[in-house]
Amino acid sequence: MPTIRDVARLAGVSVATVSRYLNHKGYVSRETAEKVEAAIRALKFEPNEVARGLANQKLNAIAVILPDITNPFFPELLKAIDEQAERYGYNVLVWNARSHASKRSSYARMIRQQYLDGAIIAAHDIAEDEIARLQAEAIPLVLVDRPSAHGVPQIRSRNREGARLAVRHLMAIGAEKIAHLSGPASILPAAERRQGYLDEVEARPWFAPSLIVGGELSIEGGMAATEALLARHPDVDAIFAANDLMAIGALKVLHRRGIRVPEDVALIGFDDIPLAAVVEPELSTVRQPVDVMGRLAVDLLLRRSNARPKKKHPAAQPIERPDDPSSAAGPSVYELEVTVIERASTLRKNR
Amino acid sequence: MPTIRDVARLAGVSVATVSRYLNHKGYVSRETAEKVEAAIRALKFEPNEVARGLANQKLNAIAVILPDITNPFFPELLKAIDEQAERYGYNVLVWNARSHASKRSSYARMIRQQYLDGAIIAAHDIAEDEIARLQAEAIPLVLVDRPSAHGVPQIRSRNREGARLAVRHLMAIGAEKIAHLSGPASILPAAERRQGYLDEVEARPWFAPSLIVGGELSIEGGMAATEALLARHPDVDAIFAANDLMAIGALKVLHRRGIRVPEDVALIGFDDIPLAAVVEPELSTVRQPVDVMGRLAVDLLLRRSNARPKKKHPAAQPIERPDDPSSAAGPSVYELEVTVIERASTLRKNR
DNA sequence: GTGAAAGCGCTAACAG
DNA sequence: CTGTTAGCGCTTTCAC
Repeated sequence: MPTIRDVARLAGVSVATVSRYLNHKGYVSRETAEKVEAAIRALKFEPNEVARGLANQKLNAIAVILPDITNPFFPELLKAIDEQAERYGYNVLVWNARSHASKRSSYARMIRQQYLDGAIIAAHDIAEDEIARLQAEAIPLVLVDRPSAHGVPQIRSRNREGARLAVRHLMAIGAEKIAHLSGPASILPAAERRQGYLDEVEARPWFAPSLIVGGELSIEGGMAATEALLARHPDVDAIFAANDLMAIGALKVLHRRGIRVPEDVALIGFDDIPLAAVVEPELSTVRQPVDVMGRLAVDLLLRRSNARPKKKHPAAQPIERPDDPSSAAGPSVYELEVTVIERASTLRKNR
Repeated sequence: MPTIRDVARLAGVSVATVSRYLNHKGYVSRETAEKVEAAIRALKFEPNEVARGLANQKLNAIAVILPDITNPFFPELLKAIDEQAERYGYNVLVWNARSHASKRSSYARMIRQQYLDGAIIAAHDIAEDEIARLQAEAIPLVLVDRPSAHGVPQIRSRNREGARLAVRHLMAIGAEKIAHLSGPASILPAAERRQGYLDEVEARPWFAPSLIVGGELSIEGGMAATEALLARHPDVDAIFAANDLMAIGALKVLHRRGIRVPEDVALIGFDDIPLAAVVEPELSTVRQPVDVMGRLAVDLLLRRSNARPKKKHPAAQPIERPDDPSSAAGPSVYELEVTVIERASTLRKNR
């Protein structure tokens, strides 16, 4: 493996010159640039990222901390993050919140030890104090879909508004008794969606608190919640689930019971994971712009850590601006728009 | 950030001694060990991984190259790999085959530049010559579910045998005309599954080559293939799909056409992705032991690169032995057993 | 047992 | 514009 030293020797210049050439820093005459170029090609020189990392105290890599990679929402997010990081020439380390954390050592420690540029945290199961510590150590951070007390930049969807849209959509197609399968109150997006549901239905004559049934944000959670719901309210004619996985669980239970969707019960979820378009009937849902969320997360993170997109890839699309680029420092919470996706599970059944 | 130097100074010893202590190499007297320990604690010293990487010419990290993280099979695999890597104290870099490759630079180059310990390749869309190059440069490699000419260690399932099991299962429940939705011939597992299907049905009186319909290994591919199949053979009573995604596509089309599963057409897939248990009816399938595949991949890779599980985690489960631990060097192909999972889509319909 | 010193490969003042 | 040189933080001979 040739080093910068070999290149310098062959080109008849100093290592400093080669380094300058490599990093487009400082001046290098046309003439010497060519000699260096030739030497690099001749030796098939490849700059060593680890050595650069040591010298620069940064490795051009970020960590992404996810709660559960097998939940279909996260691979989508990860993909978007990865593609954007790639544009900046950054590497992405994927950490599973549950297996890593506490176990090996704290995230802060791992990030420092490896000279990472920061972390994108999408895990709701990371304790607030762990975040506080990262924040305290001035480690660049961006939170996706999870809140934090300290002004850490956050990216999220308009969950409350989305929930309202979903409920209104159900009403628009004629639903007259709408239930909600809600996620754990400790998970902010779930709480917001629940609130959005309440905003729309609380004043209705048919509303009863027991129309809200809690459960895990998973298929199993949705199944259990639906069972409970049907026991209490066999006459619901529409369900708004806190996320698509729960909605799919509901679908399964309804199906088993011989309850037709959407004829007997209309159903809508939240997220628009790929699965939503796969189940039968296809699931209506509230779409989160996961690709935008991923891109934005990377942009915010790397902007904070002073990175710039590499000039090396002129083909790369221009980096999309965040929703609100007005203030230079940037707001600390980015709320992204959501949209209702109408599919078969809410095909209008009246009229 | 305190360095090893600070620790040495505080402990009144040399950096060499601290280093020895840290790595359990060479002798350190009980006495000095304690002084060093105290200093480390006092300073909250954390060894810098990048500096170690430079000095050791290795960073204790591996790359995992996947074709498409949004295909549900891969997050499962990634999870298993990640958990095992964690046990060794290794980091995992996730690379998307399509976005990275050729674009930035070759994998070989990226791996060398970053002092990675090797790569697990699960991407069928990486050209053979790219693998040859990695191999030529002596970069430790393990292939999952994809073949290679040069004796690179490979992990795969008994695809052919699994296909035979699937077909036999269909026959056992009374199927009398079984079709196959096959994946691209260029993807080895797909070709093997197709061959397994042929093994079982070729000699049957009802068999016709047109019962095999090719397509992409995706939901859309399965849908298209099923349409084509039904046009040619409206009377099939069972379908074996090359993977679960295709089977789910088939399910959708059958559903739309009002063809009941399993009453009119029985259906079985391959892989056992989580989705299989979610669709309605639940999908029978041939299960690949994805968790074993992931663990084994890491074991093989790190064994090759001379790593040992960290002693730091006595709690970690013992590393599972590969199927065939007989030869020290290890065979180059590990074929894992598969099993038929019977679910509703092949509930016996005769009798 | 322990320390001095020479790297690992690259960056960044600071002279010239 | 270019070269010298001192690091970045840790590992590893090789003496003592």
